[in-house]
Amino acid sequence: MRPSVGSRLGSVRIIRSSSLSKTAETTRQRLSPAERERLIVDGAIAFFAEVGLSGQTRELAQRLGVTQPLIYRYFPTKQDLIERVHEEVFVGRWRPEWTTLIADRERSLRDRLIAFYGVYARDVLTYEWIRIYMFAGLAGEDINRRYISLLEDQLLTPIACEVRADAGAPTPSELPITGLEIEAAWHIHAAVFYYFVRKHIYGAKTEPDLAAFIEDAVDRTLEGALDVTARTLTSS
Amino acid sequence: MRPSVGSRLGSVRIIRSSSLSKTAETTRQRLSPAERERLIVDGAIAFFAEVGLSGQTRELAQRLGVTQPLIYRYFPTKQDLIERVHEEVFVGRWRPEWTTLIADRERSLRDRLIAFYGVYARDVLTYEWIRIYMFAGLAGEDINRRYISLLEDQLLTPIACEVRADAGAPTPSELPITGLEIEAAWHIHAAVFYYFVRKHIYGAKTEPDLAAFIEDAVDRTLEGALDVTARTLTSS
DNA sequence: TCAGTTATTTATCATTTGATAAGTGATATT
DNA sequence: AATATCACTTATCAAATGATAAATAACTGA
Repeated sequence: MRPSVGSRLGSVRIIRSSSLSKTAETTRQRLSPAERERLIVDGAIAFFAEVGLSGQTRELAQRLGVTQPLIYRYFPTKQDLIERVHEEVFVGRWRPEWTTLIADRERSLRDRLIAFYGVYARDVLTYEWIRIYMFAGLAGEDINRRYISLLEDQLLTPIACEVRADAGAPTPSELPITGLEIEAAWHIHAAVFYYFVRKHIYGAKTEPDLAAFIEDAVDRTLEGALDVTARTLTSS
Repeated sequence: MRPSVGSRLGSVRIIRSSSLSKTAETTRQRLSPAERERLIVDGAIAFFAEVGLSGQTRELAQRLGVTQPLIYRYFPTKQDLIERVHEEVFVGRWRPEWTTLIADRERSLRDRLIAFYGVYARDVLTYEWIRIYMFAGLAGEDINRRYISLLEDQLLTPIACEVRADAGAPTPSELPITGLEIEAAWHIHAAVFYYFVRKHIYGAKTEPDLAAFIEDAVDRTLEGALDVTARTLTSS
């Protein structure tokens, strides 16, 4: 429709008016494949997080300051690029030592949960992660179900065990962890997760003091969970 | 690509093989505009909830068993149809009497919250609502922020007031409700909301006993919130 | 039963969009 | 300085997709 803004005169590219300071880029940028791939992947993460997986390759290319076919030199199809984005965003963000942290009875459970959710919020629940995660869920990808399995195994079940121990309830080997106890562990998780949904997906104002929010959320859940667990599972 | 499944012979439409029992519909269905519009809107709600707002009008038409241009007789543009879907799904689901229910001190706060979330889960947090709500949020629509304002005014602030009263803390007129107290009210909301996100967006297994889940969630939040409120705000 | 109205369909247009092929020029090597 | 390599661009295709115009057939009223 409108003529391409970044028009060309010979090999002189007039940079889009959106890049404020720079006036004109005189030559085409020729980078090493590794560098260019890095730029494309990073740009794709930011782009797809913002507009969703149905975002167009032309618009992505424009944001990257390259032409659209160049993307296809690095990724044969758009789907390949999306899969790479998923890999980059989801694989390896979970740290196995977090499971160890939860089980560390040297510290109070309250301390452990506050420490964990502080780090988890900072390292996992970023703008890119939470949006791409939600887009993937709505698209029916199995990433989310797999991630939930990981959480239940590595985080929620361990938390439920610690709550049991703190409440003086039977050990999991005596009485298996119930679905409702997993839901109790989800309760603290949901609070933190939903805080970032409101912030990064709805663009709503949230409590600015994240640390205070996490502390309160842990306190509320923990006291509540201990009470409920003690009431329903303790014989005394 | 593949030839249209619902092929035509004169005016005889062979019904898609997906409709199991009926074998063939011999004539074109001519409905009153009101009826047809109803069918289109309902179909669009189900369709866009499933595939998102970028779903194609041709596929919607196919699911409706009509041709794609017919949709344009009822809605001038796809955007108009989407806006109608938003209206139908979001407008009027909130019941003003819910605010009254929360403030009804004839009943225990626990009872009120359990009753409210039972109804809210049934009437609001449906498959269609929660998915279209999330799609809208990701698309940057302001529906979500407006809905959050509604919730904070009509639900969360009233809940925070009731928690104050139960905890024996100062009244809101003596000491305004703080951001962290609103977050405490979000805490129970987040638990129920996230339960349905897991169910309807991730397609994950959730605790089958919804009533028990809500009861436990209310108990945990309430006991926790009362403790935290009492500790931070009560002078005694 | 015939004619008029209009709900619905067929045919088609104009963009958009993922993808490809051919050409261009920046850099490295000799 | 000439040459080869290959990162990058221009030009373009084919299918998908929102939208429109004209034709068709189901219902209504006389």
